[in-house]
Amino acid sequence: MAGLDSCVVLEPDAGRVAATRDRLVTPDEATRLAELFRLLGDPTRARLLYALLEAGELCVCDLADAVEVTDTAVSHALRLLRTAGIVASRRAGRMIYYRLADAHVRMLLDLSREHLKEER
Amino acid sequence: MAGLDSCVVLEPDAGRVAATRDRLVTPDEATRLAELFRLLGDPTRARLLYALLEAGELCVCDLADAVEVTDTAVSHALRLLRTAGIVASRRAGRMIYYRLADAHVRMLLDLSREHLKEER
DNA sequence: TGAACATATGAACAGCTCTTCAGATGTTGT
DNA sequence: ACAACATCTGAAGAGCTGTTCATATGTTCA
Repeated sequence: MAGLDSCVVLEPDAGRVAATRDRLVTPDEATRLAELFRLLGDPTRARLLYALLEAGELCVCDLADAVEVTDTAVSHALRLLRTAGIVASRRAGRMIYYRLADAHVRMLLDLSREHLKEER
Repeated sequence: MAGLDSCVVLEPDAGRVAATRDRLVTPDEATRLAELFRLLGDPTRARLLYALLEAGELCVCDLADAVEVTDTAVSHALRLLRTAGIVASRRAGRMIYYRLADAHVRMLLDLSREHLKEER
């Protein structure tokens, strides 16, 4: 597993350097990633997201029903997720419909389920 | 007793039922998934995990250096991650080497980086 | 065995987070 | 314009979390 350690004395190789820079996770990036995970790491928000993963699109009141918390709590939770670009919303009359923002979020939610299955 | 009402009229379709059960995320499962994400959702722990993703295997003191926190803080953080099955450890003399527990964790960390890149 | 080292553990405190409550904003139908 | 509805917002308190300090455990080498 010590793959990168071997390049010590060689002249610069643009391709390799770019690949390395691409692979390296800066402290700043890791912190932003933590922020992403932190938002998924709350039972209410996670249940909201998995409800959206299944249903595709739901309004606040349907989400509140599905997750069994108050409208207000759902609204607060969705604001955090929306601000972070994890969900997107669309107004239709007085309802506002929420959906997962992009394919990466869907993949993330799917993949993590796999992890849980393997663990047990 | 209201839970079974929907399967009253139709004959069972084993394939469809299995597929649906497989896709559905129970409240309990969502909560356990939240727990997983919560553990990734701390700057220190995230940086530890990405350090391990890059290096493969590191001892506590190297991790403390890499992430710039005290040995004690690292130890506390690693205990949480180890208990949750996110990292695994191996003793070698007085050092203890930590690594990511499985391929799913690695994929999860990789995939989330992709999400961050797209967002910007 | 004893000293030095690497890591683990427990208690405690500061800071953050989630929920709730009260009230505000925006929308529809009459 | 008004009432009913759906959602949002701000403030505040209870509870949780991460770090630190002090101490314990386990390992190596002399």
